[in-house]
Amino acid sequence: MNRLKPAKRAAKPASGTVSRVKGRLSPADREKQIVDGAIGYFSEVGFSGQTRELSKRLGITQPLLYRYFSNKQALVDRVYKTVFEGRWNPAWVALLKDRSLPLRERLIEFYRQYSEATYRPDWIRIYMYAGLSGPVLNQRYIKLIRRELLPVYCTELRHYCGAETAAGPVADEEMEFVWSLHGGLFYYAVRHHVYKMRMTVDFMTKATYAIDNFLAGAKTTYPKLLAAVSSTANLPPQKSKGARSR
Amino acid sequence: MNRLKPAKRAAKPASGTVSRVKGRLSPADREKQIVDGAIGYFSEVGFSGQTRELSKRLGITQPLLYRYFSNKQALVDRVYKTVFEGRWNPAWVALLKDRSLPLRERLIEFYRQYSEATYRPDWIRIYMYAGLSGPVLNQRYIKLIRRELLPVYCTELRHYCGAETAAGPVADEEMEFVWSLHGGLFYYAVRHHVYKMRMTVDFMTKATYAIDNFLAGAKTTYPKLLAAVSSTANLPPQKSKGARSR
DNA sequence: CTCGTTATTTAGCAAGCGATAATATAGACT
DNA sequence: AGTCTATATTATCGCTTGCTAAATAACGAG
Repeated sequence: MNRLKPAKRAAKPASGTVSRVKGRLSPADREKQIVDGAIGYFSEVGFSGQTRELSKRLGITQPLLYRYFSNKQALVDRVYKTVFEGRWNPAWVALLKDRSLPLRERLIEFYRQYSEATYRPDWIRIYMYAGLSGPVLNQRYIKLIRRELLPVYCTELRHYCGAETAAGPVADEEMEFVWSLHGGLFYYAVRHHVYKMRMTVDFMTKATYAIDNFLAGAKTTYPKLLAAVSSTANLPPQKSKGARSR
Repeated sequence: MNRLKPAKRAAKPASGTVSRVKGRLSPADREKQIVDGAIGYFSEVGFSGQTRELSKRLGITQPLLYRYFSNKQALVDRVYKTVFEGRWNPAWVALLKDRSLPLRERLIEFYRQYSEATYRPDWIRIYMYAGLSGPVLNQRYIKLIRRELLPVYCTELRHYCGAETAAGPVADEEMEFVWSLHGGLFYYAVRHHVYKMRMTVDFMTKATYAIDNFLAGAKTTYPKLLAAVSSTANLPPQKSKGARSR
């Protein structure tokens, strides 16, 4: 019924008995158990979920939570940190840069790995809950993407389209162009894990078509975008030109 | 105190703006004021927002809410209904079907109108809050899109690609293909209104590039997809083939 | 002006929820 | 075993929150 971890204490191999773990846990194990449980619980009901209900799911009493986290917000912050900082893989940048593979194959492999890491119920739902309750964390994550991923993405796209003569810095319009693909795939995960739609086409099949379509179109569309951007880019130093959408 | 003829009840002289009227209101006006205020309030803080805070924003006392709505859930349901059922335009289907315009122009015009109606802070945020607290409403809305919009979308896309020989019913893969464009544009609104990102490229500029890229790619990709679908469609009656993505 | 209707407010309950202090007990060490 | 320390539980406080009943006051009709 209750499946608590065997929980060897601190740095001890302990004895072989595994079942029956009703007793005390080491602080490290208990803390991990609480965080893991909180990720599952809050991803389901949101961060307005109650500490009493969480503790019930964990099989512990509610005040015990406060021995490991000074208050509810501290636990919530820990959940954020664990989810958002624990699943980013720096190797993705290198993968996208690796020109020994065709760009198509790189993108397919990237989205295979990226979706495996982040297009999961807990990640997606906590990400949306976080965004709705305050934009700071999501902005930070998006800036990570914008800093690490998108410039590489765009540079490789320029190369793919034979448009390497383009000016150095990647323009906002280029990154927004790439967001169309990325957002379209992300939204698949939203429909799946937030709206809980039954998906009739599996993700990688969809992603492959989307990537193929994106690249096929980009061969002609991306150079046009680059031309349009470069023709208006160096006119006025005012970069507040095409600002808000509404 | 202020006006001589305050607002006759029932008959409704339509006092125009409802904002902050001090005296008694007719039930119809008060109810509208509450619903409008609730849309604004709940779209900001979510449906766990308190009725006391809402009433404070409305300039009324909290128990008054319960004269117009039997409980909080009834008010929430009313907010859902007002937002989701009040901004759908059946003319969009006709617009997409209108072959006197090039498909590109139809799509641009469609997204101009669609984004104007739904890519707004209250709509987007309430839509996400709704999805996280229970998928029923979002599933209903998505089924509306899937029933009304996507088949037309796909039919026009077949025509555009010169692939009208394709079998009658639109396949799931085709609709998922279109979702990539649609979701990519929707996610722009999520970044803007949920994550509150400062958007440096305005929506219609982005949408135009996305549509151009989508159509340019579709000329070659969509026929391939149709071929792949038709080759596997009539093999087994089991349609649970490419099911869940994970 | 008077009076009846009803929109609105005042006062308050009961359950829910985050958080704390006091108490109990499991488990390691001698 | 006996003891000591830290883990875990019991009991409870104070505030919040959805909701209700009774009192008040604004408006319209006669």
